[in-house]
Amino acid sequence: MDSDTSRVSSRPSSPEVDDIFMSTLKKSVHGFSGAVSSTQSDSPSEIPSLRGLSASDEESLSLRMASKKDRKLLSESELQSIRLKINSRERKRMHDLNVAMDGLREVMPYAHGPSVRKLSKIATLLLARNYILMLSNSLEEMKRLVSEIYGSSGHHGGFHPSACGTMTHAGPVPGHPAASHASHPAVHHPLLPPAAVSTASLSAPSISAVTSVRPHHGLLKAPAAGAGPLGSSFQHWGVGTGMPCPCSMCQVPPPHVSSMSTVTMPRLASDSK
DNA sequence: TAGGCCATCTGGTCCT
DNA sequence: AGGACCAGATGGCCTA
Repeated sequence: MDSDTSRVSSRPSSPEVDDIFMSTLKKSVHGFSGAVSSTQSDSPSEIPSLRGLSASDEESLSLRMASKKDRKLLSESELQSIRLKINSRERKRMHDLNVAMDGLREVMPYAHGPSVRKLSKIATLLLARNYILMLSNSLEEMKRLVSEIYGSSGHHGGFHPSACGTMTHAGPVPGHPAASHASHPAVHHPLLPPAAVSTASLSAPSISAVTSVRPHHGLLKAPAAGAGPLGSSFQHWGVGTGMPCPCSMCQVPPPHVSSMSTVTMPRLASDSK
């Protein structure tokens, strides 16, 4: 048997090696504890005690823990290989999940860079949700404006598309988050649920989820302190004019769209304190 | 040192 | 039967 130190080390560069220890040890432990509950009982204090087991003891324990099917096989090495196989699949699954999560982070309107800590998984999901809601809201508002402009005998109704740049309201191309980092993010507040923005109070709990997501981890190292990762202004700016956009989207906060309450992210909200 | 986040293992359940 | 998915447990790393 090897020492415990090799087993204790976490996130090994080559997990497969550790699997051999883990599978062997935990298998015995699980077998010993039986299927009493779903919780594992392989506390650190228990594992060493099993190290003294003889080969025959271990085998008998393995037999007890083996599934109905495994009992037919009875082979320690076979059980181990199966366990390794399952572990490997699970690792791959989680790895794929993380890859997808990274892909999601890349398209999020969030400052990417070496000095910015990577969004946590939960923050990424919450941010993505808000972003989607915001884009949906913007799209709806845009549709409304279009119908308002072109549906009322050509009257602009006080709007100046030239200043706004009609297409500038289309928002950033989802695949190009960098665009949203520019002076014209084209998003009112990509990090906030539209409703939260509509209140314009920033008192919505959601604000904490986006502007203060793990602030203690240095997410907000950008100069735009207090304004969220995107910068100090989420208002539209007239292309080429340098003037604030006069459009209704910038003047009148978008209505509807259920807000994300604190309930959906209690920890993040409380984290913002 | 505590708390947050994460990777990994593992057993159970569901689906094909 | 095998694989995917899920949730609980565990332990390491990092930051305030």
